Amino acid sequence: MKRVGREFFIRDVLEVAPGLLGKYLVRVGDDGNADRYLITETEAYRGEEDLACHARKGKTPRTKVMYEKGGVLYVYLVYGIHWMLNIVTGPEEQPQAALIRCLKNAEGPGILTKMLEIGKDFNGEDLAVSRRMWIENGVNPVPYRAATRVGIDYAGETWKNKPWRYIMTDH
DNA sequence: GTAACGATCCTC
DNA sequence: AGGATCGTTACA
Repeated sequence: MKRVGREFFIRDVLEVAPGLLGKYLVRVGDDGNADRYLITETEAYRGEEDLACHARKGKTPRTKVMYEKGGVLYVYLVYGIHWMLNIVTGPEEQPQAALIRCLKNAEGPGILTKMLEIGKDFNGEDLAVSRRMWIENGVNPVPYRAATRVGIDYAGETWKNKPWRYIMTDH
């Protein structure tokens, strides 16, 4: 029951994304109750050179939060319907983020943000200091397998085949 | 100004 | 297998 601090998120996304597995995402609702959810699946998006990453076209009003220091949330809308929850990683000016794809008892990245009532207003939220959301240590390290990322066919052979999707194997 | 495009999910 | 649905981006 201890909040994960800044130093955890400042590292490379390829260490942070798998490192999030087995940790807990804590959400404090408007009623003050804290709910804890086990993180079971993540994906890594790494820098402007990664053609699957939103920052591939440089800094824009939408992606500028990815350039902040690790620990900040990047929340955006896909397909005009679903909000995606990402945690920015790495040092400042290095656009990386870990997508939270699945929590235990949730069924997908769009569903979990609806369940946790996460929307645009969480964009830019800092997990190192926020009072309504943070990460807590759980059972680490945890067994997992790597797979290719989802929904990024446009990224080209090199990048769409990267095994940057991390899935907990025993839950 | 206008048009095209999704890091998804649900219903045929 | 395909449609929903709208903010962001690119281009004129």
